[in-house]
Amino acid sequence: MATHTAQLFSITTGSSEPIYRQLVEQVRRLVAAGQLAPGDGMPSVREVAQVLALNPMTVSKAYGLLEMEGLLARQRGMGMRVAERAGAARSTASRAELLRPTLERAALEARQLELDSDTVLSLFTLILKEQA
Amino acid sequence: MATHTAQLFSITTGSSEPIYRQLVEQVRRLVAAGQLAPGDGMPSVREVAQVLALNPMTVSKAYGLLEMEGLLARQRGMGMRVAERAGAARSTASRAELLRPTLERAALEARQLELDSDTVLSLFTLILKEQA
Amino acid sequence: MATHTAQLFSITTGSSEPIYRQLVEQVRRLVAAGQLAPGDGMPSVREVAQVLALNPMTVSKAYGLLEMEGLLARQRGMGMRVAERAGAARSTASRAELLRPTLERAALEARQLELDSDTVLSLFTLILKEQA
Amino acid sequence: MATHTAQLFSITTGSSEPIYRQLVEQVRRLVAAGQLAPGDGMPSVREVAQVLALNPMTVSKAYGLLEMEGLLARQRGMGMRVAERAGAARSTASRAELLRPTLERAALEARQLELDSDTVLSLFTLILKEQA
DNA sequence: GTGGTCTAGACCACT
DNA sequence: GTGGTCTAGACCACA
Repeated sequence: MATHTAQLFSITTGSSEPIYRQLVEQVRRLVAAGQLAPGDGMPSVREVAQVLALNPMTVSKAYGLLEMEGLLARQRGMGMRVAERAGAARSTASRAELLRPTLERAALEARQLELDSDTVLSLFTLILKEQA
Repeated sequence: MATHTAQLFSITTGSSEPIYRQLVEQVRRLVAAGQLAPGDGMPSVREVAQVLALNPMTVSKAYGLLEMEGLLARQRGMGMRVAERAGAARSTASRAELLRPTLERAALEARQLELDSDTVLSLFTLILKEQA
Repeated sequence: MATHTAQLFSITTGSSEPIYRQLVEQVRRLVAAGQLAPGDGMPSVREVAQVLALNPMTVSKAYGLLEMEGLLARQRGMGMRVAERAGAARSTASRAELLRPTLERAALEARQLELDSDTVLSLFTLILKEQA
Repeated sequence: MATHTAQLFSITTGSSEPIYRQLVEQVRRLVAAGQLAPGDGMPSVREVAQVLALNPMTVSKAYGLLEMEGLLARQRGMGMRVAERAGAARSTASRAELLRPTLERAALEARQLELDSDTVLSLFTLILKEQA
């Protein structure tokens, strides 16, 4: 099951977005969506590091930040779990707001590429289906 | 017109995306869209730096990379211009491809937030109209 | 009485000070003060673990270190007792020296907070009375 | 001046208190006391690391945490400075509260050592004078 | 087994 | 020059 959770992560090493931050943001989204529920055990630092071919310290940094944020809780010697006070899955509207910044960036790029809304929406629809 | 061009740029200092790369990618998009056509003069390093409140060296670095890439050409004593061989505005399909990575990222985040396509497309449509 | 002894301990799980070391140092102080006299029986590992909600191995580690140090002695099948050669209660001056490092740390912090001696001593006096 | 600031730090490598946390807490105290005022430049990571014989990453971790806390602000390429919104020097009473946890610990240890208040206060007074 | 801390050293982004 | 990120590898505390 821990292995399963580790598989949820998808990092892009080529991005300028630091790896540890990609991890932090993905955990935030998974918790917001309820895919990671309060009390769930997180995969170990070493396991995530191995699955994603990262240095354990990079994963540890992400976990540490999430702990400071109150989203994860440490169980001494027994790994991390999703904090009870992490809040249950949020409403659809609330989760949609978390997606807004990325969509705004996409809209900005579309405008700079002088692509009309129909073209952009068609392409986006296609991509959403591909991933489904 | 040079001033006008500088206004096309929109940088986010708080982002982890390096500023110089934000500039490079925006110029790429503006050239692909034809908003910057071969032969057009670019605003001076100093001007862009002042308008966007950046360090001139940051702007200079972006220009340097774009020159190496062949998109911009240096005219001694006369600033930079868009290179003749920069290629004319590309087709809509070609430009849409440049937008694909950003849309794929948005789709990934949407899936992690467990948002269905309809919700995401509605929000995106709204954002596209806001910016228009 | 064993139970009573376990109550003497006061550990802080949130501290960065390892739990086993908190235990070791408290036993050292209790022996120095004579509250634990040579020959006295120590509460069992299991009991301390239960009373303080700790993992028994943590308590066992502390006891092991104190045994190596010569402060505790193992009696096969009968738990641990304070070693005869643990030395009787020390003099006041000798015990005060054990407190010096903590007071020096407090003095350092006070200086960094730019608090004058009178303010610090007033607060400390207050705290000493509260605990009495 | 930067060098002078670095000299304000005093870390104990032998302690179980992590070095980066010792740094964080000292900066908090120095800011609370007004010895580090909003706008002041902090000594560079490398300088602190050299003066205290630490690894730069350790210092960097402390600075990073203080930035997240809002006490320090990064100036890209120009080092860190004390944040404007760090708040001016606090009142004496407010600063004294920051000292309370350490004094409470000292009082606990004193009680376990069965030292009476007079003895403890005498020793503390002595230590406060030594450091002055 | 778990996470935490630290070091040494590399490379990057920015001024 | 500044800080940021990452790796590799070591040792510690805890279960």
